[in-house]
Amino acid sequence: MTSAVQSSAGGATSLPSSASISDVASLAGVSQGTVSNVLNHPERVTDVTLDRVQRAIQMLNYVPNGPARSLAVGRTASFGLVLSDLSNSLFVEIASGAERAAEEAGLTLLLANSDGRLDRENTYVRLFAEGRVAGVMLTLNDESHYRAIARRGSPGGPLVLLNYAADPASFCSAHIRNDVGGSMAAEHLIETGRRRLAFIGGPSGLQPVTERRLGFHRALTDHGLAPVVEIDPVGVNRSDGWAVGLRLIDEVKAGRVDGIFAASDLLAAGIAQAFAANDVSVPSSVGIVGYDNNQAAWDSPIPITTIGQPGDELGYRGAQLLLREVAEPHAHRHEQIELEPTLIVRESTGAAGTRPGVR
Amino acid sequence: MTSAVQSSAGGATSLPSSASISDVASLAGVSQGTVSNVLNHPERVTDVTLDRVQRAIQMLNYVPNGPARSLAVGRTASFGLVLSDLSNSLFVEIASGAERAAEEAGLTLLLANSDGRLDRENTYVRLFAEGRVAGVMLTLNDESHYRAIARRGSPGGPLVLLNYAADPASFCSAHIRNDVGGSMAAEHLIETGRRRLAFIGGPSGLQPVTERRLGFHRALTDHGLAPVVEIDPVGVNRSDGWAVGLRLIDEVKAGRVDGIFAASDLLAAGIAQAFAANDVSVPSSVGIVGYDNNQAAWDSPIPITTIGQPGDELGYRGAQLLLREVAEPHAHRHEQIELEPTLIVRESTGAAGTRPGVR
DNA sequence: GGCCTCGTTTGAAGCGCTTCAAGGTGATGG
DNA sequence: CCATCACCTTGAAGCGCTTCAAACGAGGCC
Repeated sequence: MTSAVQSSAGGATSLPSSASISDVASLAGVSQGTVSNVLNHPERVTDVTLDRVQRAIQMLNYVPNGPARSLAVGRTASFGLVLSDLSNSLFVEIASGAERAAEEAGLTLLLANSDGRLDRENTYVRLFAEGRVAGVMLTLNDESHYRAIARRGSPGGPLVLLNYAADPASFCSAHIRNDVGGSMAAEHLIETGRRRLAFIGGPSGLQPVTERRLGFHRALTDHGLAPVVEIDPVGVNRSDGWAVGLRLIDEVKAGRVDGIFAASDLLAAGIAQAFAANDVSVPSSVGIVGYDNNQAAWDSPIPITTIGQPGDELGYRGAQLLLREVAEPHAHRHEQIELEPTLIVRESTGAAGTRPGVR
Repeated sequence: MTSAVQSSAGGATSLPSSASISDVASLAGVSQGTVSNVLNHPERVTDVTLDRVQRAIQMLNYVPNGPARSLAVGRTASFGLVLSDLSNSLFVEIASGAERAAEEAGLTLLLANSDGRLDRENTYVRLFAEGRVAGVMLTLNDESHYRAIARRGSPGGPLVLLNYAADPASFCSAHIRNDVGGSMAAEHLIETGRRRLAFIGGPSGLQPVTERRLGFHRALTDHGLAPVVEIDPVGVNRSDGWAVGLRLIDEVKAGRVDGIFAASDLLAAGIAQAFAANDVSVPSSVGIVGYDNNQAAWDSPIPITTIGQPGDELGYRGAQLLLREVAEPHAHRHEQIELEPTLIVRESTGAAGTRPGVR
């Protein structure tokens, strides 16, 4: 926790750095327009001029003034992505997919973290819009936030909503069908012989959880079943799962519950851990399915069967949507892309041993 | 994988959105200057004028043009942070710490992901610089990249290096003492009775790993010991760990190795998993210490003792460094902040059972 | 040798905003 | 009743860049 202090003199430090294009121009003995051409249309310029100008640029450590350029041009070559939760790997995957799309299109991607807070979602969407980025993508999972955003409308440039099924009258959006994931989980538990199933959800208002529950119910109904237990913990983290697990021990031991679908892997991992600590054996007495294909599901003492979400593809397709809307701003028809999740079977529902290094 | 398509007409969609401050001014029947005052110095404006202007702003869905503003003002109210690896929780923590500092200072934080690639580090540092952000922070862990950046020097505004001990002649930087972490690991293994210790590193060129090795060696030397085995896997992931674990099984069974320090938690978790699958008992036959306090260490079947890094604080202090340099651009003396890691004892070295929900 | 053409360079306009000196207005005090 | 003052508002300059019509030169051709 100490700090060493030293002088800054002499290093490769920032020069005055206030050089403008006209400084470069006069140093190189050409006009501003020519310097601009060197920067943006080098093919229009003689080799010797090019050389002279570039030397001047070096000499002055000239950094073009982006705002001035954007002002003159009227747009920028980047777009923004506002993420709800950087600690959730789904969003990181979304970012990486979006980044791939951006790179392919020759754009750069600016990220911001809203931490799921509406005020910050607004701040950053607005900040990006004011920065005149080509467009903005926003991940969303709360219905009330959606309503707030929808009421406000699009902030200048195009806005694409990710991870939320938005009304195509208002926005392009891309999301992963959570109801399908829910019914996948149910079908899998039923297929592996379970009949007395529990649903562990989360705080209300989270669209994804609502949809997962819906799909789960639907699948059960199709089989003439109904959930035996439903619990909505206050959070969707490991400790919430641990608490839920403790509550379920008796039910499982008494044979009243033999399958559990938890709406997040952390939840599922917590439940599994509570069971392990209390002599409830997984998967023989009870099967567990999580959601998200987080590392947590993988790393759990008993690797947990889970529903994987194609986050990377979500980001990629979402970015494409945005790019298309940017390209054809007029007469654009908003689209709603739906992606499907995948069932990933592991030991918590009775799969043969899985091994690390294989995903 | 279907897409529903609908019209965009009628929703709360983007209006022409090309309204400028003068449109607002003429609609409200005031001058541009007044509109600008409404935006930036509302206290200078009569309530009735304020109201009239705000109404006009609403009506036109006016979004101030950021580039124009930055151009006029000469700076922006945000700064940039280029992260090497969004999937590593350390960097996410750094981001959140930096964000806290930004919020306190009334600035916004723009993120970008370099993915550890030098070209992207350069692209984004330059992009931020051109955007005339107040300053840029860059996480770095490769010496050759540092050399490239140092050669180029600072790109206009201040540049602070994170997670790398930079020469204070050139840059401010903040990092966490990896050598201290390495010796902590060694000391802990020795304290818990181990003497035949192995070091598992990683690809060369990674400054953090180099330093961890250094500290580890130093501590051993202090105790008159030397590492029994040193392995440098090609990567630092779980599968690399699994492979290393397999290689070590015989050594451990033969009693030639009784303590392992792995330079990453993923590595350690892989090793532990390989041991578990092959009847090598942890911690009784061998103790394992990881690094990073990742979720992986926590979630491992046998929770792994690890070295925690104060990533949040690193981001926070780094941002403060940057803010200070922004405030006093002249006669600024670069600082190098050093933070210390923490030993977190878990079962892999013999701690009593730990429980989820408690971190 | 004069004229036309083509490729290069110039110079000024203008992007949308902030700022600030100068102008207006109403209230206050003598 | 007029001078003074405080407070609002105006209008124009200027931030650094791109763009584009116009100027310029250097060949090439008749």
